[in-house]
Amino acid sequence: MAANPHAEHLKELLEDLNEPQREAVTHGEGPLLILAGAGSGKTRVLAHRIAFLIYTDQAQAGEILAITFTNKAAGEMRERVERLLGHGTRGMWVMTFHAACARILRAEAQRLGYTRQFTIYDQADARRLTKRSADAVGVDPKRFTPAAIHNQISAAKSRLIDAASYRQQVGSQFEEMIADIYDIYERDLHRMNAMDFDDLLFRTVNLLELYEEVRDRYRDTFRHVLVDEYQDTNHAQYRLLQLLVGGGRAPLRGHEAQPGERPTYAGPVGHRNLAVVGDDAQSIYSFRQADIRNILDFADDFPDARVVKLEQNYRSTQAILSAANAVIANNRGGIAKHLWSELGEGERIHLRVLDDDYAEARYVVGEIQRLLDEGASRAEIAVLYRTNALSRVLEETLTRSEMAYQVIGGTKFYERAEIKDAIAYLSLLVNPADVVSFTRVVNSPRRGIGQTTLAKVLANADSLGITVWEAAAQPERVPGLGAAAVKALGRFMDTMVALRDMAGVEHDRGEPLEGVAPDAGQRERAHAGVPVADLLEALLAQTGYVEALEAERTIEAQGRIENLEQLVEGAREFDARADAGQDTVAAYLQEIALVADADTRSDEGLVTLMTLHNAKGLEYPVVFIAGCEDGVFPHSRAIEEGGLEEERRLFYVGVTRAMHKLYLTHARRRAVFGAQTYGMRSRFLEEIPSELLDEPPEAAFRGGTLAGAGAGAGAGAYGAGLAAARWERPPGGAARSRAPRDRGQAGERTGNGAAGFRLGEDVVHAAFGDGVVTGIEPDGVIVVRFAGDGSERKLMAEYAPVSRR
DNA sequence: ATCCTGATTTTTTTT
DNA sequence: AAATCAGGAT
Repeated sequence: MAANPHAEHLKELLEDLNEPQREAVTHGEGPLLILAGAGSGKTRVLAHRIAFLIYTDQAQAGEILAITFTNKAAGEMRERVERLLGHGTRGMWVMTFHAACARILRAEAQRLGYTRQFTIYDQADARRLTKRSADAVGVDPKRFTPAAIHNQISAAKSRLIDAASYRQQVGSQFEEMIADIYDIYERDLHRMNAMDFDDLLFRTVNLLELYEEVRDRYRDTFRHVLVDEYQDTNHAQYRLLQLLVGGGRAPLRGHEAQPGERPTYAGPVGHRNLAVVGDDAQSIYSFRQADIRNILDFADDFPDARVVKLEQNYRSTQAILSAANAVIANNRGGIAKHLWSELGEGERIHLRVLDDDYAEARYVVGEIQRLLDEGASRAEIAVLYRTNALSRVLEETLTRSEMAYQVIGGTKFYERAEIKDAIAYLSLLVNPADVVSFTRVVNSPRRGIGQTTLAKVLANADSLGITVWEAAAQPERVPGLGAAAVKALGRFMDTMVALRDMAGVEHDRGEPLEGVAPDAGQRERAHAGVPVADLLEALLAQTGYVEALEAERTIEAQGRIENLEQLVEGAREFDARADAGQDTVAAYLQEIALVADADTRSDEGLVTLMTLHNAKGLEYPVVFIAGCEDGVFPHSRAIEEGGLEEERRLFYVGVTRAMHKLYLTHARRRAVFGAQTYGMRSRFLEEIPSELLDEPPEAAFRGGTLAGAGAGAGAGAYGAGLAAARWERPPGGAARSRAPRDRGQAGERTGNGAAGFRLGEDVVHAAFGDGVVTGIEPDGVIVVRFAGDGSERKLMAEYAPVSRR
């Protein structure tokens, strides 16, 4: 090592690591398990380890596969490594499991009977397809929702149980039904040349099991494999890693090999250079089939594995750590860790009870305001909650007090209808068998192709074994279609063909069905690839999509057009960084399919709101956890279904996000599904030793604390705000006396002139921001156009959180 | 085929 | 409270 030209760098690299960290970083070949407590610097260790491997010539950049849990984490990891190396990381694979699999499958898809343009279906698409399959089986959609059914199928797939194996082990009528649907679902997916998220993993495993030379190639390519958040890997991911590094074990714990099941590769032939990092106490994704045993049993899988424990925490004060330790101690099992910190005791944890969800939000916002006045910055503050639904009231309150915030996760840009439509068009151009996309766009905008026509086309395609595209391209051949339908379809397909030619996409001939085509498709498709942005623009124009929106002449439609412009803009950025000659459209589609947290900008100067799950891996000087009530957190379903330990781990994750200040709040009364519910404080609060808590006697707190806080305008809007609108309106009548729906009253209000709003008046809405009244309708409804997103909405003046500005 | 209205559902958490 | 869905009217 002394002769290493990077000796200086190396020294520097190892300098400020503690002993176990250094041991993990400098571990040479062979399996390595890093048990990293919260805040113990695991990401840092991973990044340093990668840099170490390169500096010591144990690996080239292109020989490293580093798996992270989210795209965001991947980006950060790459950045860190680049900073350590002082140069780029060309050729290094730093990405999620799903992205890595998609990349491998693009190159090898032909072997599995797919074309390389296969479509990736997101959750919503997959559910749609599930619904179709369930309908085909004749399932009562009332009793079994597509979501529930798809969950079953997804669970099976992530345990590498295919439709045939599933059928062999059915043990109930319900499972038999699922087996029927699973069959059809799989058949259709394959016919459509599409994969769902689970397939990306499952098919990659298939590929590596089926083709030794492929497996060897990737095994040679990736000399070192590193995995972050190992405690949240599922069985398919576990298996994939075994295949990539060699080594391994029985197919699935507690799952007996079925007759006909593929033999498991078990030879200790690979390099076994697998380094995993995780914390069993932070395993919070079992609902996604994550199997905590993967980390618990790592040392059994690799008896010679080196195990390193990171227990010094560099993030939080001792008070916060003690609370976290005390809570997690209520879980049984797990690997013992003793987190400790040198940062001192710190202040106690603030625990507050509020009357209702609005009071809770006002407390949180007021406290944030106070901290800001003391010199904190918005970017240092995060508000966490169990479910996305809890963000609404917080958002309303933040908006009302004019405080800049961002929400991570939640409703995403790519889930908006107009965006999904545009994407579906692209997808159909690339993949003519994509029925889900075809169904979505064929009559959007309206062109007189309704359900009946669609059903006939689909049935025709099905019976002839051709793609929807082919069936629709010859409408006169579809039996039972009227002249109007034939004409409409003809016009639609003319447009689509023209667009496809522009895209320069060749549709692979023949069905990508059944028979695995060993070395088919090595011919390179060398079309240059039109800029995706241009294609999108052309598509939106030629299909009449934008025109139809313009014709609506509503502000809402205008907003949609703006969203589409944003999409085109994003595509243009993609084009700018896309490799020349790449199959741009397919690459673009893949990127947006896998980058769900695309709008996860962590702009400076914003208070951050997100679910506890989304907070994993992050840290903030100030953390609020709202909604600490039984039923909310722990979630009622977790209580019912015995998921308490995982909820507790989630609480542990939340607590350990905090560096200096931690606030836990709960409300006595909260609106759930619009109805008021009363909950008890979370049981997890009771698990925190009281000497760590700062909990004022209840009487000390009153709702109006906020008066006078912050900028005058903000505070003013506040006072006049929701509390008043919601609880004080019926004079003398407390909220509890209000009937849920009182139409008579609503009628009377009309006389009030929609609660006093006038046309053209400037108003502010708690969630949507500034707007102007563009219409007054009977029954107290006002129409407001909002400046923020350009939308126009109808609001109940009485109930909506809207007031004059 | 499309539009409207009332009923029903939604809330875990995400690649 | 908001979104989706089904059924019925046009």
